[in-house]
Formats: sequence, C-alpha cells, structure tokens
Amino acid sequence: MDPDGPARQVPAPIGGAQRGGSGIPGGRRKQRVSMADVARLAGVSSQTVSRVANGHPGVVGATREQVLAAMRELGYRPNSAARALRYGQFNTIGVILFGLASTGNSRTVEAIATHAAAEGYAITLIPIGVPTQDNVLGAFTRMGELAVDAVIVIIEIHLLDAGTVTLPPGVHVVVVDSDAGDRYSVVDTDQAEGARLAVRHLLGLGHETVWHVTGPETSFASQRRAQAWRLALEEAGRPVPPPLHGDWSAGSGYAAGLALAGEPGCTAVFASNDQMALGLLRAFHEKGRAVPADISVVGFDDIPDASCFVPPLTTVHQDFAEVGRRCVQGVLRQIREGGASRPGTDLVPTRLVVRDSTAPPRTRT
Amino acid sequence: MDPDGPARQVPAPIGGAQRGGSGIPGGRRKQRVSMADVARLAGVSSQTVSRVANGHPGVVGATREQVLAAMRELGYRPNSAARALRYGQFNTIGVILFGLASTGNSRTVEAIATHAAAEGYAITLIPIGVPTQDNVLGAFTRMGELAVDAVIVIIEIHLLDAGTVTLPPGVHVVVVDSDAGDRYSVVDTDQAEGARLAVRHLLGLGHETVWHVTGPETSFASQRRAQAWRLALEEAGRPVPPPLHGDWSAGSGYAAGLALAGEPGCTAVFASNDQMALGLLRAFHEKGRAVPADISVVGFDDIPDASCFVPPLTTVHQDFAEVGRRCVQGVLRQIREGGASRPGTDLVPTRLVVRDSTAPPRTRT
DNA sequence: CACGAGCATGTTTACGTGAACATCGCGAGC
DNA sequence: GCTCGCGATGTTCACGTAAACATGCTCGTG
Repeated sequence: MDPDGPARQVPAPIGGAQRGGSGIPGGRRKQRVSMADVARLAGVSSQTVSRVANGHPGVVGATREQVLAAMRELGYRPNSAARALRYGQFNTIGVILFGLASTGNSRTVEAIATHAAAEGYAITLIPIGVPTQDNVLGAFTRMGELAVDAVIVIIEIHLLDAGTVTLPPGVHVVVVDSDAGDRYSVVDTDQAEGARLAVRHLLGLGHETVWHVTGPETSFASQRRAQAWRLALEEAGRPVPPPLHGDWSAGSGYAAGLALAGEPGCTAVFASNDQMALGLLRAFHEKGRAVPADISVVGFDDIPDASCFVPPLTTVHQDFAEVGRRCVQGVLRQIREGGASRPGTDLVPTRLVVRDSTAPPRTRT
Repeated sequence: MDPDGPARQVPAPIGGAQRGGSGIPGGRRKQRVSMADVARLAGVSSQTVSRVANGHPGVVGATREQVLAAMRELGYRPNSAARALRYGQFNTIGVILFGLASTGNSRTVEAIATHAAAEGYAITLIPIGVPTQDNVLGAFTRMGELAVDAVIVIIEIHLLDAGTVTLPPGVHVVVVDSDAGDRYSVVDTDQAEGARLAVRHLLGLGHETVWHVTGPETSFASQRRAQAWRLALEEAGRPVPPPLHGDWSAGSGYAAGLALAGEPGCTAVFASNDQMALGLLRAFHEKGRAVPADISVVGFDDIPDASCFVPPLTTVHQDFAEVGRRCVQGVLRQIREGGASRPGTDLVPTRLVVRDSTAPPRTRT
C-alpha cells in the first residue's frame, strides 16, 4: 500500500467532506459542488456549464472539454432539488402499499421500479402499516408533501371507495387491485379469468364440483376470485359448496384443509392463493388424503416454489411484472398528457399452469 | 345518485387542475399553490405564511387563523423541492438492491421503509436488474443525482470490494449482507451463528454428520453459512461431506435432493435457505426417503410458509425486520452526526425454530 | 471593405422557501 | 411626554438550475 498515493485510489470518501477541510465541523456547509463552482474553475459562465451538463448544442469543443474536466475534478453532480424546483417536477413516482412482503406486491413493485427507472423515474415507497382509512389518508397527505409526480396505489383494502379520499391535486394516480375503475385508472390481474380457468380445469377433469378457500374478505382480489368461482360452477349447473375462509396464509389453508379432509364428497379444491394451497397439501397429507388421487388442488399466483410443492402444484399464473409495467405506463401517460386520471380498468391476462396436484376423480367403487 | 350534488362529494379531482379552469390546456402552468398565493389571499407576507406553515412562534392568533384559512381554501401544500433546495437535504434514503422479490429483501425493505417513515424519511428504490459492476456503479451515479441523503445497499454480490467504487461524497452508506465491515458500516444477520445452530441441533440429535446445500457462490450470506457449517463439523470432529451447490431456488434444492437421496450415509441435511429445503423435501418424498425418519432437514430464513411444508420445517429464523431497523438507525446516525461512514459490522442474532423435519437418525439395524 | 447573419458565450431572472435583517407600532419607564 | 425595547410583521436574499434575452465576435457576401 502506498499511503501517499493519489487520493483517488482510496475508496474511502464515503459520506465525508469531499474536499477542503477534513471533517466538516458540524454545520451543513457547502457540501455539494454547484455549477457556479465548476464555472469558476473552467473559467466560463454557469450557463455554459448548464449547457454542457444537459448536452445542449452551441458549446464549442474546447470549451466543452474544459467544462467536463472541471466537472470531473470537482466531482460535480447536479442538484436534483434545484432541478425539480426549476422544472416543477420530480421525476419520481410514489408507491403506496400495504405489506411489501406479500407475494405479489414485491414482484409488482420490483417491476414498477425497473420500468420506472428505464423511463428516468425513481420510486418512492410509502408503506402503510395498518390499512385503516386514516393511515391511507395520511399516506396521501404525506405523498402530497413528498417529491412525487404521480402515485401508484397498491392496496387490497377498498378504502378508496370512502369517497372522502381526495387525492392531492396535480398528482396522477393508478390503482392496483381495486374495483374503482369507474373513478380511477385501474390496473389488475384478470382475477375472474384466472378463477374460471381453475374451475373449468377441474370440472373438465370430471370432478362433480369444486370447493373454494377464499382470501380475506377485505381483499378485492379474493372477492373477485370467489365470485368467478361461484359463477363458473353455476354456469356449469353444478352445486356450489360453501366457501371456506382463509387469510392468504399457509396456516389458514391448513385449517381449511383439515375441515375439507372430513368432507367425503370433496374431490377438488381451488385455493385463492398458493400459500393456502400449500396448507391444504399439508392437511391432506396428514389426514391421509392423497393428492391428486383422492383430492385435486389448484392454487393461484404461481409462486416460484409451487413447482416444488409435494406434489407440484397446478396453479393460475399471475404476471406481476406485466401489472407493474402497465402501472408505470399508466402514470407516465397521465403525466405526459397532463390531464386528469382517466378512469378505466386494464386487465392483465392469466394462464393455468398444470402440474401434478390435479387429476380426474377416483372412480367411485 | 344525485348527479348535481355539491362537487365536494365527487372524489374525482385526481391529477386534474385544482382550481381555475377545468383541464389545464396542456402547458405546465402554475399547478401548485405557493406561499405567495396564500399570502396574497390572506393579506400578509409570504414570510408570515412560512412561519405559520412551520409552526414558528411570533404570529398572533388572528393572523395565524387567516393564513390557515387561506391555506385550506387554496389547498396549499409545501413544495418539497424548494424545501430541499433551501435546506440542502431531502429527507430521503435511497435503497440499492438486486431482486426485491427475493425472500429476505422485501421484508428488509419493508422494515426500512416503515422505520424511515417514522423518522420522517422517505425511501427511494433503485433496483438493479443484473448485478454487474457497471450496473452497481450506474446505480450509485444515479443515486448521486437523485434526491437522497443516504444510501442503504442490499446486494449479495460483493461488488463494493472492487475498490474503484467511490460513493458520491456527502452520501452516507450502510451495507447489508457484505463483509466490507472494514470500510463500510455493515448490518447483517449473524449468518455464522445461524448455521452453527442448525449443525449443532442435528449433531445433538445424534447424526454422524450434516450435509449441506449452499446458495449461489456469489452470495456472501451463502458463503458464510457454508463456512460456519464446515467449521462446526470440524470442531465436533465430524467428517465434512462435499457441499452441494444450489442457487436459492426450490428447483435447485430439488436437484440436490435427488443426488442426496442416493447417498446412503446421508441422514441430515442443512439447506442454506427454506426454498431449497422445500426442494429437498420434494425430492426425498419422491425417492421414498421419509423426513424426518430417514433424513432430517433444516432450512434457513423461517419463511412464513415453512410451518406448512410437509413436514413442517425446522429452520433458522432470521429477523429481517430488525436488520431493516438497524439499517435506518445506522444511516440516520451518520446523517445526524454528519461525519463519515463508521466502518463496523452490526450482527443481528438468529434463533433455531424446531419443527417436524428433524429427528434422531433411524437406529441402524 | 463594410455590414449583417449566425453562433458561442454571458447576464438576468424566476422557481418556492425560509433565515437574516429591517421596520413598524405599542406599551412601559423615567 | 418622550424614548427605549420588544413583539409582530415585512423585505431582502440565497439556495442551484436553466430559460430567455443580451452581447460580442467571426465569417460570408455585396
């Protein structure tokens, strides 16, 4: 190691003062390099620096080089606050959600962040701990104060319906997983189609009917899946068994499975998500009901693990990435057109992934 | 419905013009209400509005009320860009990560977002698609331009070691899941302790040795778990079987399981995460090796589903929320002290959750 | 050779906020 | 009664950027 080598080599200057004075006593003094600093060093006006920074034409080669050199030397980085102030926009999209860790949300958010980044937008996350109306309102209020040009709302709970929730003006919105398509721009997976696919697959295998384990009642995704399940059965003229209520967790699916294992007529179950299907599998295994020989199980989501369940799970694939993509597309369209949120629902199709947890019912002997 | 009810009832004014003119033709005109507008309406100076907005003393009751009324009427919200420019900080923490959807990351980020919000900070997400060095550098550059006071880096890949990566000055950093504790402030789960707990549990049950399925080689979490696994076996004087290599996915665990099922001497396996443990369970089930009677399996993470695996999985619990909390604490300390990043590693303890996938080895007959 | 077009660059200004300083008015003390 | 002091409020300015306008130089053309 060469302790006196050029300082550039030392990878340490993190969070410290950049130059001039080691530690910055305490105050928040001139931490960042401004265009004026660069201009001074390069011997030009700050406007010329601005032109170079933004790639505007009309700066002759030599001058440009000088400015670029000065930028490099000082480590100039543009001040986004000043930029935002000047332009009146932040190039940032806010995401309000409840439960980042839940299956689909993290994948949706990841897609949102990726696509937003590709368009030059950053993502600001506003998590809501408990999705009470007050908290949602609070999040919107905070959003209003935040540096955000648009908001994507990912909340199952249907708090937007209260009608009292008015979003800050000038902020564009896209809502995921809600039936507020009459008033907001909504993007969602085609829940009904997915549920239909699941039910028809099971009926097609020869099952008399299909039982259902729902998600929480507060979830609109769950409601729509349950609705479509019921409708599909009715359309086929089959009896509609009473739905069992879960909460998305594997544990709740397990509980439902223990109950269903005692139903002799139950040969096929459609769980509203894969976690609950996992719980079903465990319950049926423990109760000695073979899957798929005795009972067929279909899930919803197609989480990566589903292919390694015992047995590998037949499930409805949701394209979370596409949902995220369309959300970004939606808010960007609003931002660029400058108009109000355009109500309407944009449905992302699903597809059934058939694995080993479904089979024709055992022939009655 | 009453179509001509008071307009207030209509929850529609989202993203539209707030007042004066329905649609805002196209241009980006004066969308937001500034302090000057409020001041004009209230008949005071904008400085007085500022004082009221910030709760400063020295504004007499009547004036304050007037200002507040004007704010309400105009729907005033402070401009965070101007604030950030004025104060030189953004009240925002950036999070650079690769793969939001991966198990722990989303939970860590959720905790980060929650705790940051409690401290008045927002979270800006910078996802990296492919964690090449270029992309990481790009992310840092973007971060520098972004409105961010500090950065939390959640990357398994050890790209920070390249030494050429210098973070933008004035930006404080905390790194998760890296061994760069000598140069950065690092927060991480105590991987070694967790692996030790798993191995000792299995040895304590009477197993001769413990096999291991690793995560990807690029992951430091995986490396440290493997290292600790090896060390724990050596300390106990047990033979160290060759580790099998996975990639965190259930599928890779399944592949490893198929191989291990053919090892007659294998009675206990420690998988570097729960997904791979799930794959093991599937493989052993298909190969007719009973868990835990024939083979014991331990995972790592304690994902919510683990309790519904077949059989319920014994695993090492990671406290992702605590990791997130300490990250926020770390960057806030840096921001407030104003100094440089303080190198050091902050380890969050783990604990073993014993379920039904582990048992003493079947007595040789 | 003179004049104007066109281009490189400089100067001014506004964006919204809030600290610092300025001013105004009123009440208390001499 | 006059002045001093203090509290309420107003004015100025800087934060960093970039559009709009201004300047000044060069080169081409009549």
